[in-house]
Amino acid sequence: MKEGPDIARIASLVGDPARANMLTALMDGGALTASELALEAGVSLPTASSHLAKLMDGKLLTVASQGRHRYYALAGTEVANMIEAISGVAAHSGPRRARPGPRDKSMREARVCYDHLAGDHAVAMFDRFVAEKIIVRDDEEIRLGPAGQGFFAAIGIDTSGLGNSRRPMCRACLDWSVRRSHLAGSLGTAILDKILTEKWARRPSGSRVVEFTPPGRKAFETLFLA
Amino acid sequence: MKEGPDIARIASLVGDPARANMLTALMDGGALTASELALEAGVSLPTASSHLAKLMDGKLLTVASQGRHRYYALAGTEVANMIEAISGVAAHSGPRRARPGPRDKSMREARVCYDHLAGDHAVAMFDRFVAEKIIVRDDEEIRLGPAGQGFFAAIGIDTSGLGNSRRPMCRACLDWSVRRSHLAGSLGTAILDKILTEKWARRPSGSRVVEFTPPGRKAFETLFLA
DNA sequence: AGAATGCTTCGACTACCATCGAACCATGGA
DNA sequence: TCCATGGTTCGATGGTAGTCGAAGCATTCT
Repeated sequence: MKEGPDIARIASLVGDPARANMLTALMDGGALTASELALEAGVSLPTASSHLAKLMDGKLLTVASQGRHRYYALAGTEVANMIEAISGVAAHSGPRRARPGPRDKSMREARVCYDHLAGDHAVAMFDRFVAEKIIVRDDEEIRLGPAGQGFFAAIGIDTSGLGNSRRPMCRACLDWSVRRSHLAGSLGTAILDKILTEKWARRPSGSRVVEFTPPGRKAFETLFLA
Repeated sequence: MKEGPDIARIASLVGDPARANMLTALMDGGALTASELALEAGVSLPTASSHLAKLMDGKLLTVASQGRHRYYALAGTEVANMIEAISGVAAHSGPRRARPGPRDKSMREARVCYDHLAGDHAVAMFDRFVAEKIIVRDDEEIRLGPAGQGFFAAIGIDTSGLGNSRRPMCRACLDWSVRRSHLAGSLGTAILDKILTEKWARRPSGSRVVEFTPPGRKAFETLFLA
């Protein structure tokens, strides 16, 4: 009667509604903070924290501390595969409700990641910065490249003023919709500020979405993606 | 926040130790009575009955009344597949039982996964099929490869007769002991049937273990692993 | 340094559910 | 018809786990 791995332990972790909501929210391979997951699960922050600790204990999640945020993500494809298998059974058991929601799409395109831009646009911008040696990756660290200071000065961002704090100017941040890096740090913040003060985009309140205006998108593309 | 199928409901069904024991006891594809399952799960008959009702309600089990006995069995391959997936995660997370007892060892070598072969032998066979292009992986789907039809015809398995149902002929199933795929689907079932009808192996009753006879192992190896 | 934000820990409360004994149905055999 | 056996239902009990408010760390921004 006791044979094989302890499947009840794992299944009961997934078996709580709050935890199940958290896990499904992470099924896109992205990483979310504890607060975001609390909101997603519809529970208070303490409750969410308790659940997250349990999921960590069961090795279903990994966590990455970035500043005062803690980004939780699925521990691996095997976990995702399991959730998928459970969903398959659940779809047969109960009525599934479908809701495509336009919100997801615009989230992937451009959104705020705490204090900088994330999503497709941000990743594309980062790639171009690296290609043009505006910034350079050096091992795990990234720095302003030879072409950097001039480039940002030309668009009104004074990079010399960004380096004096203890906060790093450039930092790589993992994007959850695309699974690649984008630019964080004080320079990332400065760029987002630029986008918003120039009114190239606006932020619908209560959401992370960044909505570009048509001319704003054009300006952004010629400036950062040309 | 509530979207998609109700995965928590299904997972919580598996999340109870008694129910989990029942389900694993049925993983060999057989059918057991309520009393047998009560014994297997280590609970009283009333308790077992209550659990069985819940599993039925969740459509994880089917029941067949024969006389005054009621035979319970897994509802289908999808349920078996889910249990395997959970086992895979649990094997990495769990307290890794101290030493892999003798029973575990033969389980890892060859066992039944609902209706097809699993374990080291099955994974090795799958690898060889892929190497020889007997089957091909295409994205996430797998299909019969160019060398497939001829190969199976030569050993007395008519693949043309396997594709007409709604059930896929080839499906990858993740092995929990090894971390790799093995072959499921109606072709997987046909191969297991072949092994058993040829008496290359026998199945000790009340267990998922598949015990190869010495000549049977040799036949299996020359045929499938050569 | 001080304030603010993100997150975790602690303690108390509550609700749910697994559990079993006893009684209750159903089938099969004398 | 009367028992015997396999299962289910009922009622009461107990343990466990989810829940949140308040307080405690940690980090960052001013």
